[in-house]
Amino acid sequence: MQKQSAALQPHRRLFADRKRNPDGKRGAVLHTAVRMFLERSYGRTSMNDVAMQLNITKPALYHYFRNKEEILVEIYRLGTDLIDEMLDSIEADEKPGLDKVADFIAGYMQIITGDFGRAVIRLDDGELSKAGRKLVRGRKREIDHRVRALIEGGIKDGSIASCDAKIASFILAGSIHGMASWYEPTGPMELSAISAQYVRILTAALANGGVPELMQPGSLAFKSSAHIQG
Amino acid sequence: MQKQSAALQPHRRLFADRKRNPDGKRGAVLHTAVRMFLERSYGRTSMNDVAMQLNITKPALYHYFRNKEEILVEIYRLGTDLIDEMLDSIEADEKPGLDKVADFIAGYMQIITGDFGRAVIRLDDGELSKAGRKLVRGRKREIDHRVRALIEGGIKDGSIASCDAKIASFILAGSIHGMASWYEPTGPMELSAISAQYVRILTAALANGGVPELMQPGSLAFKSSAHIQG
DNA sequence: TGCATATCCTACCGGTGAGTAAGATATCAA
DNA sequence: TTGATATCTTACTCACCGGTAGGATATGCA
Repeated sequence: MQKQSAALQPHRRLFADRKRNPDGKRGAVLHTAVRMFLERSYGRTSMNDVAMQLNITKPALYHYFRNKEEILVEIYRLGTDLIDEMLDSIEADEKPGLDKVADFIAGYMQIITGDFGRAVIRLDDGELSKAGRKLVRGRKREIDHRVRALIEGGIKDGSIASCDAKIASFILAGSIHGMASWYEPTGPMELSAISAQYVRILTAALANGGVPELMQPGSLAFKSSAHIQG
Repeated sequence: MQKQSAALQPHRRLFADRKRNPDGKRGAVLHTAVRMFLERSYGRTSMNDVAMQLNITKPALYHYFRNKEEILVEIYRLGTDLIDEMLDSIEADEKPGLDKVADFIAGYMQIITGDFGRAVIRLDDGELSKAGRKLVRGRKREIDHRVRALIEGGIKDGSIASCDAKIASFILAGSIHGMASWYEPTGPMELSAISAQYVRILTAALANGGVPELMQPGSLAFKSSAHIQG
């Protein structure tokens, strides 16, 4: 019944004996948990599920983590660290804003196709306690601000067309986040190919020059469906 | 403690007496439930919560719905109906593909800022049974295909630059879906203003003419962080 | 070799949530 | 007025989940 992901086997084997290896085993729990959280969601994955996947019992988990939330927070921490590092490296570069944005798109997609990066996007931080939520949302907000700053830099140096940087960053992040839901490493399309398309289309959206006139949304009068949209 | 949304009051009042009104009351349950599901998630909203919000008891809910899932499926159905209607109307139009896409962006944003439209995007269909999931995902997939066809039409008629329509539709949908998470009707920005920005930036992304050369993602060698991305 | 401690288990608690049993009462059409 | 039925309640079942009590056993350093 239980799907046995091949990638999870090595972590399972780590718990085969009682060799002392606190850090390694803690990491194995994290890797296993993030996979299961992504597949079944945090809420629908019980501590028992995680333990069984690792061939141990639930109380053994509590030897490595104080509670379930600590696992989730740690996952968020690792994921946001990856994004932070990438942004550090991009910000340190000396190039036009639009090129930095292009680098960001490619780098962000790379991170988000990994387990911990994807977790930052996909897992529901509403499951966290008030404290945990505050921490995680703070880190997310910081990332968002840095992306926005990237775009603002591009507008200043003229490589990006004048626009609302907040909106532009939402469009940028939103379209990439979407990919975290449908992308599968085993799928037919190479990540690099997808990435190239994203970079091309999204930089076209922001690039200065060739910006069309403000388009009219058209005169479509959508049926109100008032009985629903109350 | 419990936040008492003003918009939920009328539904509460519907249950003040025992006047016979099966359809109206059923609708009131749906409106209340979708609001609560959006705020706290489906999984963290109990049938008791919904009942209390309506000033009735849990078993009374089972007079209107067979189980919790039926409520969620019904919400999805209403939401996808709205999107389907909009697509019907756009497809019936006679205009270039790019203009249809512009109409779609504006119309989709309008729908998605409403409760049932937002529910289609935000609620986790992983909470559904296999049957329910199949139904809901089928409708979502159909919508996705129609959006893709819109873009393909634009490529054929020359208004949209040649690109992978699948990728383009993901970018389109993804960026708009993102808005469903952060947009608030009471926020500082008018929906029409946000919508205009989205239309402008996203049509620029797709429009034929002024398409820049294929951009290089840059030579950024992202630190592997292999200990995490295992 | 001994001892601190890392590792892991069985058995349990308190709480919660979906859903039901069984029946009381109100409404409204005939 | 009356009876079918819509409406709604109290009291309950059953399963699961996060977390703990308390102890057993293995490991590896001194």
